Amino acid sequence: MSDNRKTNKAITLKDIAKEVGLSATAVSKALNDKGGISEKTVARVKEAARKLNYTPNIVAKSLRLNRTKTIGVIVSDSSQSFFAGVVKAIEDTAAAQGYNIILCNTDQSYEKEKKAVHVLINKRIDGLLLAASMLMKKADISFLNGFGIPFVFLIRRNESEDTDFVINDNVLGAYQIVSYLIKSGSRRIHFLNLYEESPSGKDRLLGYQKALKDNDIDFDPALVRNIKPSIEDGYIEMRSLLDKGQEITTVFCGCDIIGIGVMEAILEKQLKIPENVRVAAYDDIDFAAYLRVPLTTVRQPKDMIGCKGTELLINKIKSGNREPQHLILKPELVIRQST
Amino acid sequence: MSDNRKTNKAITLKDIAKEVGLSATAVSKALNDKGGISEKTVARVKEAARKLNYTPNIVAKSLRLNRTKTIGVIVSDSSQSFFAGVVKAIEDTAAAQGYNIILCNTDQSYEKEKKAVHVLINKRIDGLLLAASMLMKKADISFLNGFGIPFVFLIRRNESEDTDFVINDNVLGAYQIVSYLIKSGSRRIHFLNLYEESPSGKDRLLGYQKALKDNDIDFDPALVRNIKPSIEDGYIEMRSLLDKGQEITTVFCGCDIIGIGVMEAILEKQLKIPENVRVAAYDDIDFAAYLRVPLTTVRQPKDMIGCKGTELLINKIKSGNREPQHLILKPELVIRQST
DNA sequence: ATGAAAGCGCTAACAT
DNA sequence: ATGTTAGCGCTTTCAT
Repeated sequence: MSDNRKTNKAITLKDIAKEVGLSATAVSKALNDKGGISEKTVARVKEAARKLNYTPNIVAKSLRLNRTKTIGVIVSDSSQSFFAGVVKAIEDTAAAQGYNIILCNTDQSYEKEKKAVHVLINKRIDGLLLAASMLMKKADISFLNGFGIPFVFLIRRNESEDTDFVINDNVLGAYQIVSYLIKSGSRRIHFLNLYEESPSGKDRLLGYQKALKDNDIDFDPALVRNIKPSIEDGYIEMRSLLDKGQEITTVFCGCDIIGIGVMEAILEKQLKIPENVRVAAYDDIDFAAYLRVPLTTVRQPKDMIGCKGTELLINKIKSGNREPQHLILKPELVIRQST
Repeated sequence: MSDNRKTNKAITLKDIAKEVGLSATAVSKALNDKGGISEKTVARVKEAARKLNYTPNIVAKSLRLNRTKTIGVIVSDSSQSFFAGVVKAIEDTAAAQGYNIILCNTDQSYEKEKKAVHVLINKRIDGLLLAASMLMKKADISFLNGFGIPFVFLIRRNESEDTDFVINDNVLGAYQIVSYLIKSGSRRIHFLNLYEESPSGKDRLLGYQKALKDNDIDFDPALVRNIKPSIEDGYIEMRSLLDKGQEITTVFCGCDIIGIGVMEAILEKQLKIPENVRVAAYDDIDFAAYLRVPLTTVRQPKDMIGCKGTELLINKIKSGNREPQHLILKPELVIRQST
């Protein structure tokens, strides 16, 4: 074992150069197949590198080349089933192209998200993926543009049209599931939507309204509520609706998580799903099929969102192309027992 | 807007130095509060940095200081509910201490995991967290030790005692839940355990056996199966057991995911849980309370595992201390309707 | 085909 | 209190 191994100091180009009696430059060229080095020498160099257990210092390389082969991923909460799936798809796609990801959680905090952007910029990421970002206003886009690296929004589209994003077609998804509910007998459909500012929520409302209209049902704003996407808020809202003694036959939830809370509240009242109340939702999280009552929902293609978003970003990194692109993926209606 | 902004070239210490008429060294000292610079100058420098929108180049800093403030996180599948929770806790804890995480998935592939280690080492991570790693043999530990950075195993303990790990007490957890099952009336308890090589599975088997023994029940190896931790494998195994017409009254599953498949198989046969078959499991994933039948299980403190593991690692990074530490956290029995 | 020199941006050691 | 020099490990130019 060489001295370097013993002292745990990493092997450098210089060490290899000394070993084979060449310059560091030549070794670099040989190792990276840059040409201008005889085949025999290249072989010798590579053999020496292997023998010495050389690990290139990517930090030095990054400094020199001004790129890190690292992309930043900002997400509100990577532990949530849906986001976790998107992140996995991102990591898989990035790894396949030789990129690593630095993951940052924001817990839905605008301030935390801006701080995360700064940290990632300081680490000189080559590009940035923002999943369900809070940076949605024009000023936020300027903020992001100021750093001169490409960025792509995922899941949640942005106000300004001149940014890249990959989302599912929320209007279509809501339209599909509400149309299905109507065709299968529901006419009075409560809608526990995402909170009001959510672009996805807005789009889902459009789809809901369009489906009503196409079926000659008047839109009743009293049936729509905006709540936070949590089990607890779904539960509380549904309980309060039931306690009011209103006639409730069908509930469309802004997301599966809300749907879980809604179902809990319904079952707690000894009501049956779907016999007394039909429940539908949005997202198709991993466990949707194994819940108290298997949940009818709209599947967002989370793998596709992560994969396509990453490919789009890496493309922009490599090409320098700044033309904004919008990918709007098709959702899929998944009918299960809750309706 | 300065030329630098226009051309999108990042501001450097030199730029600030020029702006305030000092050397780059002085600026560095001022910005990092290293002392030896007058208060007035420090203020001037910081003001200039703010004005120029300076973002320190962490890559250069890393190269110079030989540390990246980045830790590598290797996990088999970050999209799985349980791991996603651990990763979230890791990220939170790391961020609070000024560290970022690079996340790598291995999909349970030994080769992929080794490759991930190499990639992370090349990126000069300061330390490594391995969740449910496949690198468990002595040779694997030598491999990891060869890189000279601290590493901590999470969830799954390692064969060699001279490595750091943070796990839950699998013997105790299994003992608790099996004891509970016995005390509440079960005597013949099927055990669909994790696959045979799993150290966690081995420990859970020990706990299972100890509980039987303490209650004067003979251990029957025929009741134990080792299967893969997937919904499908749980379903298939349970169906095959039921099809054999054996008398099955209680099933303890190696993890909640298996439990989901098991419950599906039982319900499909028109059997009732827990009236006909009682089902218990291990992990307490996020949705355990909202499954077809709310699941009795053992809660692994996933937040604690992520948090404590990260703290331990960062401690070792900072202190250089190489004494191996073992954290064995207490699990918690969670009784729900499935038993 | 190979090497010397320069420099990416930063900071530590050593002047002054 | 501030500046000069050197160097982290790498690659790119420009020589030879």
